Amino acid sequence: MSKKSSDIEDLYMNTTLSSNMEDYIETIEVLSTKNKIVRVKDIAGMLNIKMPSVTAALNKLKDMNLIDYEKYGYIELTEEGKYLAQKIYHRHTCLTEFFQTVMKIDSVEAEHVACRMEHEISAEACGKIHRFLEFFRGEESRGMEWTRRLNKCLVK
Amino acid sequence: MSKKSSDIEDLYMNTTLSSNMEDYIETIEVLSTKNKIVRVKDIAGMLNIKMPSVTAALNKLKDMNLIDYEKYGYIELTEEGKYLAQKIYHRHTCLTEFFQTVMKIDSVEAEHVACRMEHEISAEACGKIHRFLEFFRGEESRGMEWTRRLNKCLVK
DNA sequence: TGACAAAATTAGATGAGACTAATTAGTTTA
DNA sequence: TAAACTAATTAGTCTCATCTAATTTTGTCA
Repeated sequence: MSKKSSDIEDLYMNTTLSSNMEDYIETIEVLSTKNKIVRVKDIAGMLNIKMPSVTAALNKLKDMNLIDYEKYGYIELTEEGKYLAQKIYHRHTCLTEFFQTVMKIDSVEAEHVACRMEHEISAEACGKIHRFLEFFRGEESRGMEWTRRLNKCLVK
Repeated sequence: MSKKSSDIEDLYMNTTLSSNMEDYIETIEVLSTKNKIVRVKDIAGMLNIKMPSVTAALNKLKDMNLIDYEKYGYIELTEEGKYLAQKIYHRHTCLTEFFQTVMKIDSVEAEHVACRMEHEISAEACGKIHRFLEFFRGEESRGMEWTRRLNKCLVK
């Protein structure tokens, strides 16, 4: 089952983390670029769960060396954690844009679908979606007629 | 083949079942069209789990009135169960075909991705994918040039 | 600086969903 | 038809991810 993985596919390579742990990592990444200080409360808020669940998860992530974290202290991704977070976030972005740009699904729903898919989709599939998206953007920017017909068909 | 969008989206409407229960229902449906008699052993084999897990699930599905089932007896979907199974299976088929036909992902992997996505994707998204697939097939059968360019871009 | 509110943690419980080991029910077959 | 095999179920355990309630720590401000 050895796949020769292109750069694109490597970017979307699956990790061994559970969807849950991936969500935590991704959330920490997003919050840390937005807020500078990452709070348990904010992670809980963003994931719609309670703080004790976050504490439990943080301890696991620490054991996996994906975050630096001390009781009542700062929460920060390690290098490895940051690497994984970015992979996941790339998948997320790729999927969201695909659903918006190509499938003409509104941004809220696109986000929603991407959130649930990003942990399930394979590296290969995500790589192809990436290429499709690039292709489509090129065609659309060159005003290719079929993109207009597709749009009409999708938007109903 | 021309369906109103509402029909299409209804077809892919999300159920309240967990992914797991959806998998059981879908598996029972597939086995019952293939084998006539559905066995605990076969469900377990298809889902790659052990028989006791299946027994537990069957009892839950029975409580939800999705299957008729007696200890050591036959396993059959109820009308409601069959209805749900078909919805899920339609999502499955739609996704599989999309990944194969449009994304040019090989059938094994397409199946794999669809399996994991079918429980997560929304009715709207699946409806759009359905329409996209129809559109693409039409274009390809009419020998539209862009479909060939896309193919080259995806298959590389 | 000391009291209080907000944030975080611990302790303990719950619910899915899976497992192994042991048991029971059905089915062949000699 | 009794022995032996196969299929299915029960009983009990495990992990993951969540929760509430209670407690501890931190930070703020009068």
